Amino acid sequence: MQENKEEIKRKSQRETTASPNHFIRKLVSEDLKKVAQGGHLVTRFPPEPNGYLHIGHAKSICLNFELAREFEGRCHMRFDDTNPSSETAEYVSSILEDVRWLGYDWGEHLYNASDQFPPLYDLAIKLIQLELAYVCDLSSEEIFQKRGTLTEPGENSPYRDRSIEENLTLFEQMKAGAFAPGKRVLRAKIDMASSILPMRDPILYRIVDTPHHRTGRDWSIYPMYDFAHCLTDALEGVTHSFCTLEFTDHRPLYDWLLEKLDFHDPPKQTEFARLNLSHTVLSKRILKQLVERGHVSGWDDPRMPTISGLRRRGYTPKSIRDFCEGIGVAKRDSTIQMARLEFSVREHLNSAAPRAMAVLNPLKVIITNYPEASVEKITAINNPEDELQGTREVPFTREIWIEREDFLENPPKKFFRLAPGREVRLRYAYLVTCQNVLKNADGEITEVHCTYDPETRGGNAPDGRRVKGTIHWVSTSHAHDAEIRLFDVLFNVEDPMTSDPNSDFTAHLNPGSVEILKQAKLEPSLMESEGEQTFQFERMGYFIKDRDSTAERSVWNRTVTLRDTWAKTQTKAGRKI
RNA sequence: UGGGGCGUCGCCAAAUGGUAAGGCAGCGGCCUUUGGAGCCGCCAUUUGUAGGUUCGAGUCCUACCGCCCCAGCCA
Repeated sequence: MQENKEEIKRKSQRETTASPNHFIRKLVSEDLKKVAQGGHLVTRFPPEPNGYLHIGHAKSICLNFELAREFEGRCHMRFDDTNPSSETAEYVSSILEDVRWLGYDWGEHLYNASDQFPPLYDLAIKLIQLELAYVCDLSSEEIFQKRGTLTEPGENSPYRDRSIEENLTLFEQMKAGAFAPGKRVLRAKIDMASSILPMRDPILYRIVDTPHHRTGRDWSIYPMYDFAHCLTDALEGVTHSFCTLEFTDHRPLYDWLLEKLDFHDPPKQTEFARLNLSHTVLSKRILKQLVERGHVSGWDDPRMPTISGLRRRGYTPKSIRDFCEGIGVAKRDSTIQMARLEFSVREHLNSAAPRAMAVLNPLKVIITNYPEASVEKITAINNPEDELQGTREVPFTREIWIEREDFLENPPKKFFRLAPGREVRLRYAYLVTCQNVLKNADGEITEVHCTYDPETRGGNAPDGRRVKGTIHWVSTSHAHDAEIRLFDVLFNVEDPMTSDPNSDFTAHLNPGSVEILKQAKLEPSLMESEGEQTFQFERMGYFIKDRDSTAERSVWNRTVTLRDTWAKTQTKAGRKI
């Protein structure tokens, strides 16, 4: 009974931590209360299809979809595809796949800003008729010059007071493709002296002659973000429009357009701080450069902070969702440490990942008193954290591979793995004692000879003697060769973009971000692995089979290491084994 | 030096004006057939600074300091 209470207390505490009542959740909750009846929440995730999604987008995806689920509303998936010159159908499909993989379903609510081009055009005409928009013939340089500066007001365009009729005709001609790109734009007539730059007669439509991935050549004019975003939000019936801090200055324009175009119950924009992660970069532009310049193998390189990269790395959707929920939502600029992301994936994988034994850097061990032809089936637990995952049989023989770092001829204090004369436990199998070491001409250890205690099958000594060290192993005659890729941070500084303003960010690229081991030995059960299953290789970390695997040879990516207090101790002692 | 946003522990992040939650990291210890996991304990006399109001201030007022964003026909 007492135990139960404590357990309940612990659980509720955990839940409280996992669901912080951040300011957006509170705001939604309050807003929904205000609307007398039927107040419901409609959010949206509105990416531009001009790159792959990264962990920063995941924060927004989780925010919008989780809030919708929590308040029994809905979340729209919408492509902000108003700029055909940088958008492609390939990006569209990668984005849909990533959002789906993260575990979210937009149901029927898949939209495109481009679907709204006709009504958007009509709304622009309405604005012209309201004398709140005009066609401007100034060149982009002239517009720039007349915009003023941060401290000085701008000046009115000489085309600002054209008649409604002239504006209508010109705008129609723009749409008809009568002018070259850059020749004319449609502008809102607001205030060239506004201290809010986006309010200085912002451009609403521009001429673009690149074909659009969805509408082809149907249009020669395209709406700008500021015009399209608020209106598509309103047209879709979105109630809450969450975006990052840099759009704060655009909110007056967002509200202005909605008000002038007479939308009732307009959507409300609220800004929150975007995610920054240490030791990497979360900018589509920079990520694209890493891909194009060949610093990584692609958008889904396991070192990339992209959703597809994390997926290939072995991260689970749940671990990413938990991460996003756990870091909170606020307005202050912040950078989450990579260790926090790693914590999330370890936490999930610890309970979910099946265990297996794999030797990354093999060293041969011969158990001299073990019968040569014998093959024993050793029972191993698949996941000590989850009984339901059951057990499996692992073949044990006279010759096995152990981890090279698990044997030391001259062990330091507190090293309780194998060493001359020392006894260790072979995980789930037997206690063995090192009797002898063989070396090659260079003095490298090539073979370790041990004897085993036949009375210790399973790993326990009948006489009750205690053995501190347990190491993992793989039978040499049953082992499968594999290539293993170990990853480290892509950049060796916390913030690659500002650590050294004088150098290119590529100067901070970590030359050791990937290490390839080609001699790894895997226990046979791993060969049956199919699909995206991340395993824990006991004592070594979490690993997932990469798509580069072939029928003959598998390739595995290390997702993350296990917490390693021994390594930490060694580092502190300034020693390396 | 125009406007906007923001300053609470190394990193995140809570706190109707009522006496600074929690997580990550770190550090000690227990336990352990993964040096994993788990468990226990420690880790902000103080909220950018300086004043003020108040019985009482992270919360209110004033001034100052610092960081971020805005001058794309990008989003």
